[in-house]
Amino acid sequence: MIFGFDGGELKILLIERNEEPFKDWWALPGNLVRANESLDQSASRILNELTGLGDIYMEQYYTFGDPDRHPQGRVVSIAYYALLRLGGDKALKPISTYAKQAHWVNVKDLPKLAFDHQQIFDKGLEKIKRRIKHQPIAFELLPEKFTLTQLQNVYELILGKKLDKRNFRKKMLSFGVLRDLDEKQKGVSFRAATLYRFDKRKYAKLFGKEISF
Amino acid sequence: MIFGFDGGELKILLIERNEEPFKDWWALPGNLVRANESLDQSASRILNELTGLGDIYMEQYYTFGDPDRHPQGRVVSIAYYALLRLGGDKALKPISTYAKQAHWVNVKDLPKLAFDHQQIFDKGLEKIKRRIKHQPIAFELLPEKFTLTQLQNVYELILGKKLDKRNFRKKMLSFGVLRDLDEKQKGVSFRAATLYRFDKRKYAKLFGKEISF
DNA sequence: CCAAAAGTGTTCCCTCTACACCCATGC
DNA sequence: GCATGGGTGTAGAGGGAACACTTTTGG
Repeated sequence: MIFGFDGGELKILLIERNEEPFKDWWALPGNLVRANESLDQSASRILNELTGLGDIYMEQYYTFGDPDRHPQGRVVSIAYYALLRLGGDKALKPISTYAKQAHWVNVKDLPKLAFDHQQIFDKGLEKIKRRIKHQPIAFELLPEKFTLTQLQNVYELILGKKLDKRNFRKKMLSFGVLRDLDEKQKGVSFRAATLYRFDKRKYAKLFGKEISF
Repeated sequence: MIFGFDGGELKILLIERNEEPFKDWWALPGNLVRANESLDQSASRILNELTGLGDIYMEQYYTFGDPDRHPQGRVVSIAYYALLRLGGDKALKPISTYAKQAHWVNVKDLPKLAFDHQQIFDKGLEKIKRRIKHQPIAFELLPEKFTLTQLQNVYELILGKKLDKRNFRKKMLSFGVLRDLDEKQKGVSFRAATLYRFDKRKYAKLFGKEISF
């Protein structure tokens, strides 16, 4: 389950199936594990094949294996989610034989999904919601330099609710993991916002303590 | 990974292997998924075969599948944890051919474990720690009627730290999910404690809200 | 009467929440 | 000059943490 954020909307990568069962349906991308790779490696490889990207934040979140989830017999799916920034227009190649095309779809406009993929999506989103409160995964969705409003936007989209601007800023800055870049946004037709960068060093020190973003 | 609480110590069920590889080593119990059962069903069945018990709280927590975790080729293990109360002396039958015997072992005295089972244990315990703070899983380890001290004990053993008695009681009672049974502990050589029961109805109402035990 | 655990309140501090207005910029 | 989002402070309430003594019971 691959999430992308383009600065405005939260999207997920879906493929259109080219094979029975569920031919022409939309589905979450996935593939088989190869003989000599770990599960994490496999997930990274599959992501790379789809997007061309490497070094992306991923996390295994649940394994689905009901005997009747695939009409042709048991398929065990080990689900991962990945978070990445959509820089402008990443071309997505429709790869493998079983997919016609791949598309970024707004998570608010999900079509009907093949198999039990709706359930897999729901469970993943729930896990991400939980995690974003305690770990700095939001930064994985943002470019290196970002504004506080963009950061808040990510939180609001994932949590599915509005947050108070002043409280959000106060809290975020209080963790001391954001570095003010003394630099402003450009090309906007209103007051330019300050750009920040996530400081991994400082976060590492903080780590271990339970924090609540 | 099967946790049991006997009123005093937190224990885990280990088997002594009777087969290579890792013959005579201790290991977490496990078995193969059958053709027509779901993963959850499979976990329940395996638990039942080991302990004779049914209707036990279980939860899938992670899937391990490194190609070299088993010397004879890739084995994918879908790990679950189970929580149950040890009533006195449940006889544990050494079952299946690959185990000589099964024993309840204090989690503080874990022996060296076969394969990557130490890692599987660590990850599971970590998940339980996280979960016990937000969901009432501690009750699964206790008998129906229990004292607040016993409940606190479970929390302390799982979290691995001492808690303040007054604060703990205040908080627990404030959730309103414990019913005072107007009944006292018996057979103790000191002041008898009040017995409580977990009230699932009230918990169900509370559910959905994030709570922090 | 001694040992062992049960039971009980208050204070302080910190964090969360709610809330509204002026500022800078581009067009 | 207007529209758009950027940026800022404070007061009140609630929750978490620290802390010690009296009570009950069995032996």
